[in-house]
Amino acid sequence: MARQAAYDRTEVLGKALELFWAKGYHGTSLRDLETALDMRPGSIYAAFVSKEKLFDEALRLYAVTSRGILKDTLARAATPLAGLADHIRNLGRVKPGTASSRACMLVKTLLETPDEDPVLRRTAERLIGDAEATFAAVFRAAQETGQIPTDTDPELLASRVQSEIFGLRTYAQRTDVVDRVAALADDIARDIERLASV
Amino acid sequence: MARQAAYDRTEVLGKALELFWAKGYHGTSLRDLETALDMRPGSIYAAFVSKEKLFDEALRLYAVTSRGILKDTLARAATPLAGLADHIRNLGRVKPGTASSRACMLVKTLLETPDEDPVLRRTAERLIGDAEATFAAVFRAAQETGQIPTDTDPELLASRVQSEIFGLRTYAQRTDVVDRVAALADDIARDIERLASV
DNA sequence: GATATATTTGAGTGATCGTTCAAAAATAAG
DNA sequence: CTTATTTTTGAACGATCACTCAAATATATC
Repeated sequence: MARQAAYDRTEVLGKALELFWAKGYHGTSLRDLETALDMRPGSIYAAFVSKEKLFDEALRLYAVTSRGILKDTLARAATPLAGLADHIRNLGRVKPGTASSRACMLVKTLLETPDEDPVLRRTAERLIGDAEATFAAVFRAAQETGQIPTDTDPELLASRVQSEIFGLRTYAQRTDVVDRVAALADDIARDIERLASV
Repeated sequence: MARQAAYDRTEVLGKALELFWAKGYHGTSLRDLETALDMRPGSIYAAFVSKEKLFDEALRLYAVTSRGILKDTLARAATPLAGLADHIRNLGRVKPGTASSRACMLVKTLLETPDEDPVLRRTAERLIGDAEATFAAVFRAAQETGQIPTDTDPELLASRVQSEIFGLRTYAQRTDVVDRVAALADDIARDIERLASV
């Protein structure tokens, strides 16, 4: 006994994400969103409450998707370390003009958001922390399989990888650096592989 | 035969830089600037033409200052590689709530700016390129003094260091990671020192 | 087909955006 | 002191901002 929404929520969120990712939170206006989502202001607000909440939800979608990509690569790899190295080499395969040439959306949000922001900054920091925890788990797995020494610190290794990825993907947002990014990714991947105790 | 301006241009630019760095280009309004600079709109526009040009000039001031800090550290160090390592350890000495806990302003601008932006993005990319050229020069100097092998690629090493710094400083913008940042910086610095051929 | 419920529309809200400009104020030179 | 030149002021501009809401529209259920 009611009308059903004309849109698929995840699909709409994907479009919002694309726009926010490209133009940033402040750089994206509601008029931009109306066009990209093909929705009128009333519908957008009925569905997502506010621009901020819409961004927040899009950011979470981004994190879920990114985590999925990492997990897939890890699952396909022979060892945890090899999976991580593969993941980084994949990040180095940049196609100009596509999402692959854009810095991490979490980083963009971290940098665009004031320290005190009670919503977007908190979400971004939490999701970044989640990602780092995943990396730490990978290194712990590598310890358990004897791939790396047990006297290494999985948390420190995780923050190092996190930082390397921050740098790599930020570097990738520069124009005309495609080859450089691939070489950089390979460099980083090799360093990770070298962690393996022979 | 005229009135003289009541402000010191560089001082004013420093205040604008501080604000833009903290809040971003889009996140900073002219009313914010009027307060921070203690100038009325007419004076601001007479002096800097537009918000965009003011940001552009503040960004250049940032780059000059940053380069100065790097050069100073390099000049004080025993070798090029040691200077670079010192510089990175300095970047790791983060004081929460101060500029040291903020990501690189050039990176922030790179990420906030659309690919096609004809002014701010271009300036940011050019200044980033300049920084990388400085790093390359350091590695070339290290080669000439025999500190690192001549079969290494100074440009590739420079982009790696650039990327590491991007990552480190972005990481430092997270809250409650002070110790982690210092450990991370030390890690990176040690890797650079390890490049030295015995 | 009538009813109840949910969604969509789009004109309109007040606030704030970056920017302008004529008038007022200040000062160096004669 | 007068004059010429420059800077500063701050009210006001049109445009755009995020957002609201009453009316129109659509549909599941009976």
